[in-house]
Amino acid sequence: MQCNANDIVVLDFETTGLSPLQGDRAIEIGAVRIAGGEVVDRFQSLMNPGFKVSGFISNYTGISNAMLQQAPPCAEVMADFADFIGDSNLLAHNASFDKRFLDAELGHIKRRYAGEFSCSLLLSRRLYPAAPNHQLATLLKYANIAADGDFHRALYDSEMTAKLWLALLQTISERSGLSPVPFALVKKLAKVPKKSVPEFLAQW
DNA sequence: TGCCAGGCCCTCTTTAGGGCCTT
Repeated sequence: MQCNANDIVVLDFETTGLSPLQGDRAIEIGAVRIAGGEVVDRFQSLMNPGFKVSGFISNYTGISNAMLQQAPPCAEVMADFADFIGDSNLLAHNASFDKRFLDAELGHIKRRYAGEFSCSLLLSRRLYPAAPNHQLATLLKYANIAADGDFHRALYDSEMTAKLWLALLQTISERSGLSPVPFALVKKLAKVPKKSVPEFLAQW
């Protein structure tokens, strides 16, 4: 198990909707592996969920039914993705959403993962409390991170989440004096009451 | 065809409700 927060796999799903328990499936996975604070590997694939996606989803993601018809099935893509993530720790923006789909899709093919999730949304609420909101695009602007690609595509969103993550880790380093930042710290920080964050970082 | 969830977090709270965030 890796112990530093800058050795992590950042992932993002595009899906047919919000809930795998309601029958929604993944239609694209994108991920980047960060090691030593740099992106060292990437994974991206569309996947065919076996049914047509709604007009809303096509408009939201730019992923059409024609594109998905030519894509490999979810089972094939997710097996490759399970190999990609290995036992790495994992990160997503609003991780509870992506974790639900990762659990569901890997459950379909009886695969598991050993890593623990961290969440850039929970950390940004604690480290950037003055941001206008905590949507990914807004946080990138707030942190002065250039973003000129297509949001709501899995690889681009995972790349941007990785950049946001590194900025958040830099903020933690500046406020705590720690570098690299321990993974255990970010796990606990995500649950610290907002008003207790300065004290938490000073005392770690 | 149309519709759907759930965890976090705040407060006019905890015997609850509603906004935010993800697709």
